[in-house]
Amino acid sequence: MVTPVTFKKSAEVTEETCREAGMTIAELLGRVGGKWTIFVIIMLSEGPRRFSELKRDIEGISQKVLTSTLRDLEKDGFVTRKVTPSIPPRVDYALTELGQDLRGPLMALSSWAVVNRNRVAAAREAFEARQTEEPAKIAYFR
Amino acid sequence: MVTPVTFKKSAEVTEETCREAGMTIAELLGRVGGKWTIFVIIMLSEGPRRFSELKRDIEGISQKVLTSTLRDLEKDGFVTRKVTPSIPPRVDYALTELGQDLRGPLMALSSWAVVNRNRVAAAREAFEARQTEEPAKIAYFR
DNA sequence: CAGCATCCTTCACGATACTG
DNA sequence: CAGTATCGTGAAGGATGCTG
Repeated sequence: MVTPVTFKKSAEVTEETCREAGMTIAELLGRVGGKWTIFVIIMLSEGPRRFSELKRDIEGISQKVLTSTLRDLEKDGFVTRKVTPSIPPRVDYALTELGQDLRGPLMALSSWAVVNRNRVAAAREAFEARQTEEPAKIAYFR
Repeated sequence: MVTPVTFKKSAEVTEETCREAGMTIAELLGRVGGKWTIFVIIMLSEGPRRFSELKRDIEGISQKVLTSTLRDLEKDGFVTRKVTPSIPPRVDYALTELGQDLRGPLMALSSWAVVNRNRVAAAREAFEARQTEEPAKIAYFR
């Protein structure tokens, strides 16, 4: 099974459109490139979650970072924050329509990472090997 | 015109596959999320470039950062580095096949950023507005 | 429970100077 | 030209303690 993802050619990214778009792309990558952002989005892709659920299921994240990550995503309109003023309080987070829309290209990139992990790993080993040997350099002048 | 991009469902990214993939996705986003990485990839998408060309055309980047960005991309196998030991020296950078492959999902995400920039901007303004007002809070208890 | 406040460490990025 | 070396800075992330 194949999930098709399309995007308009008119939105093609070149050196030209890059200047025109200003820092838009870098901004998005900066946001999405946060250490934990992608995991939060993946979690919320499966449905709304409470703060404590996210905290528990995303192993290793601190509550401070989770809070700021969610706040940033809220600012950009990717998630909603619904407070239920009970005791104890309850806060539910969910993806907005904008957040859902982002999933397509983001998951495409994630899938690429998973599918091509071996190629990257191989490239890293090859690079390491190149650095370790370094044979013909001094010998060249003898 | 529409450029279709497809990816296998088998590479779907869920909470499960996320653990299984370890930090792969976060690693890629970390690399690609570097402040200048995307611009370097976009430049090289149009063909091989010399170091000085990249330095000149990517406004604002320092040579130190450009060097390390290119070195990182080389380590992961996204670009090649070809040295011509002339005087003055000449170094050409180009995308590898792996780097070319990455362009698809990366440009899809970039296009999304360009197309949806207004929605994000609107969301930010709405968020700001929400913070500025903050009316029903004390009044609620009177 | 869901945070905010505070302090601390690390590191990406930047500016500058020097070199084969 | 294409780097390396060094120093400085701010922002991101993390640990801990306190609170409505």
